[in-house]
Amino acid sequence: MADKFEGLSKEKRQRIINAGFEVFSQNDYRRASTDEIAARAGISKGLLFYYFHNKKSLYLYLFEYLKKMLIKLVVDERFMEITDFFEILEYSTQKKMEIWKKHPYFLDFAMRTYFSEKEDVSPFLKKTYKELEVVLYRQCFSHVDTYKFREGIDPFHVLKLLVWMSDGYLREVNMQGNGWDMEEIKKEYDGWIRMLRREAYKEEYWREEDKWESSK
Amino acid sequence: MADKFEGLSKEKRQRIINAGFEVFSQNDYRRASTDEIAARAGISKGLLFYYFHNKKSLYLYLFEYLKKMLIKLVVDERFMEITDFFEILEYSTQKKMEIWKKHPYFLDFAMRTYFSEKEDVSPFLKKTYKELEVVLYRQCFSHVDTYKFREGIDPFHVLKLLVWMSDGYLREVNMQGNGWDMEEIKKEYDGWIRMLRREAYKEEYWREEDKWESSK
DNA sequence: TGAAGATTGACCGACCTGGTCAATGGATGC
DNA sequence: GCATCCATTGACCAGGTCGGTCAATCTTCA
Repeated sequence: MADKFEGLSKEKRQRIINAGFEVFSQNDYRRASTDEIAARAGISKGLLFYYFHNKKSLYLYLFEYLKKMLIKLVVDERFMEITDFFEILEYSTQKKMEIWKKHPYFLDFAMRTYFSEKEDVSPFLKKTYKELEVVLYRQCFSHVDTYKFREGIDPFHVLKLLVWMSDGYLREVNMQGNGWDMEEIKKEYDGWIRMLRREAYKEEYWREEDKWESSK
Repeated sequence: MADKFEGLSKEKRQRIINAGFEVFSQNDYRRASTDEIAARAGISKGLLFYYFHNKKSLYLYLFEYLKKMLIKLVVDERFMEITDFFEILEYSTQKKMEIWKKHPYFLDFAMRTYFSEKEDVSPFLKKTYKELEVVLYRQCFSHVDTYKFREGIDPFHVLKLLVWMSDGYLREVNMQGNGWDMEEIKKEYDGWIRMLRREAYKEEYWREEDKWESSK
């Protein structure tokens, strides 16, 4: 399909892809203009259509790209080895952050695809997401050490809080730009995670530093 | 200005206002179309321009409306009386939620106005926000009981976590539609807040039920 | 020098935009 | 029945933007 496009230099390909993600992440499909994409990529509109025959195929290309990247970057072999609940979360938050740094518009784009309706392109997206969800959630948390949790603590609830927190955390990091006190925010976040771990786990599964810190 | 508009029935006025917030919250100013607003309000475009002479004044009307509502709904007399940090947060989260329920597009609209750039309407917004921020933050947290916090705990950090959490929480609630297990999510959220309170406050300022729960 | 591919941007017709306005409807008072 | 007044409509306008095209140029390299 986009064979011409694949032959490009990595840098140029990346520029175009980023421009696409940027514009499609900020407007819905209908209102995201190819003019703008071409401009932000620093190429002429003609060239954009030389690579992708039309808007729709450009969009679907980006969507496929996103899908591949997410699976490749998040669910790697290391990921599947981790059995500790908090380590999985920590690992995936870190991964998520790397992705965000490298592709700032990925997550917004993904959100928009997820909630798109009545667009030329929506039905295809809906179907794909159903499949993806299963892979990313069910399978990943199937081999978690649930015995470490205290009685009465539901890992699913803990997960939800962590998702809330990491969303907010990531947004904060993202706002600061390439931030001056990024390190501090990270430390802060880690502190809260340690607290949560102490709260949710039986004492024998706390980390060494947590025990020390808590008994001061 | 919009004197004709003020004479309308409450129901109709509300319909138009909601339509405006909806469309302006989903697209940036330039791309939000008056056609769509009129359609969603169930009136003709001509009538919309009969009430508001042009797009800009409609937009600014909505912005003023938002401002008044926020101040009226969030910063009431009760709010100013609270001195306990967690109570203030609880109160404002609850208020925020009420607003969200009543005006589902308020917050998105507000976010968009806050980040709008290079629009016909942006400079005015920027200025207004500077003023508003002072009122909503500085003044509100100036009379907080800081003595309740443990040594080494920075209330500002706690605040940040709470904002992260409540953002995620609110989004979750919002997603569920008029939700079936809204109550459960609320309970969950409250549980986490209690935990955080135990973590941040000196023991003598915990609530009764927290002490009991924690010493089980 | 020339052939092939990469790249441009002016250009097209279709559609959408904010905004207008003559025409209609319905209420009210006479 | 008629006249007045205002709310309301939607066809219409001129200007702009859209996805998409294409003849003309620029690059590359043999």
